[in-house]
Amino acid sequence: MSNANSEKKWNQESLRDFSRSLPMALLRAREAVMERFRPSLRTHGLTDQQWRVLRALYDHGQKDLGELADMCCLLKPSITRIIRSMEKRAWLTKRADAKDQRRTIVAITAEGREMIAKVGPISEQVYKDIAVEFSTDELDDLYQKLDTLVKKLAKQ
Amino acid sequence: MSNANSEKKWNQESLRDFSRSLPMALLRAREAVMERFRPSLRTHGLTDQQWRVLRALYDHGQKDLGELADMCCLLKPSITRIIRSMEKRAWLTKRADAKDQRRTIVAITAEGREMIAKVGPISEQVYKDIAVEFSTDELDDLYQKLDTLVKKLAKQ
DNA sequence: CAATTTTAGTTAACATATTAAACAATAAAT
DNA sequence: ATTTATTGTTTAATATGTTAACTAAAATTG
Repeated sequence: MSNANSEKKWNQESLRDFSRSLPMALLRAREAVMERFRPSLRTHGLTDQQWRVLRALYDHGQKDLGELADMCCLLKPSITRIIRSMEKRAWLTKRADAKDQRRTIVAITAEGREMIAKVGPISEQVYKDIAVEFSTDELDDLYQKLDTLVKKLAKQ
Repeated sequence: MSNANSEKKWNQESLRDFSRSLPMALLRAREAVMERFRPSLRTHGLTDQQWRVLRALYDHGQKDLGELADMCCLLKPSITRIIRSMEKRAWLTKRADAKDQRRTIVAITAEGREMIAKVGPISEQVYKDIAVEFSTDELDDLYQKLDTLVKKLAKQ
């Protein structure tokens, strides 16, 4: 029984059960997944966000801050601070774009790639563990549905 | 063309493309969805987290802090502050559990229910908008898959 | 070409996330 | 019954999330 509230109103225009909240369902799923990945990140001194930035740069080599923020689901003020701390640890370098002085271009370093080389294999092992219970096919199907949702929401 | 990095290593134990990261796919989807819900929350002076707490209490009437934190995917230190700020705004009340003095029990107030009454219908309209592009059936299927994922990950 | 608008990034201020440590109340163990 | 361990919550410190205001460079406009 998800209704211990005697004054709850059930008129049609009210509100669905919290358990049927789409943002909540996505958050719960993400937290359940991240629970598997976080230990190795923390062991290596990485926050979730730093790992996202490192991976995006690993795939793309270099990017400007705006694109990087979009790819990593980070806001500009956040990425400013994150990049600053990652530069201090020599995982990446910063420079102004020669063609557009407003832009800051960030590139991964050898040290940054070393972190990927250390954590990446552990991360892939976690995917293998997950695939024991939740098959690769089911996973692919989930990716596809999430992707469709994002595309349809972005349209309007 | 997701590899502009000439030094990227492609050995099997390395790392999948960032675009195939499950945490990232879930985060992107959540952000795309929240983009639709946030405007009305902000208009009413609510943060995402405060809205989660309010909805959980609306469904369950009252809960102790620990359960509430679990239900809302919030950590204890976060919920401590969130509850404090929400109590100041009279959306809920706090009291010690008579049977176990360690526990804090939180209950929604009439003012809290008023917020639900104001924002709830807007929120339901957003679901209707989403259902135009992403059908209710597709949504149900997604809920089911996310639920299965969480259950299977929680098992071990 | 000068004034205006737009864009990319930063800073500031406050809210939340995260980890570790402290604290108090309860339960469990001699 | 006192000690010990456990549990629920809070505090502290640092990182990130969020909004608004600000700076500088680029694009636009008249």
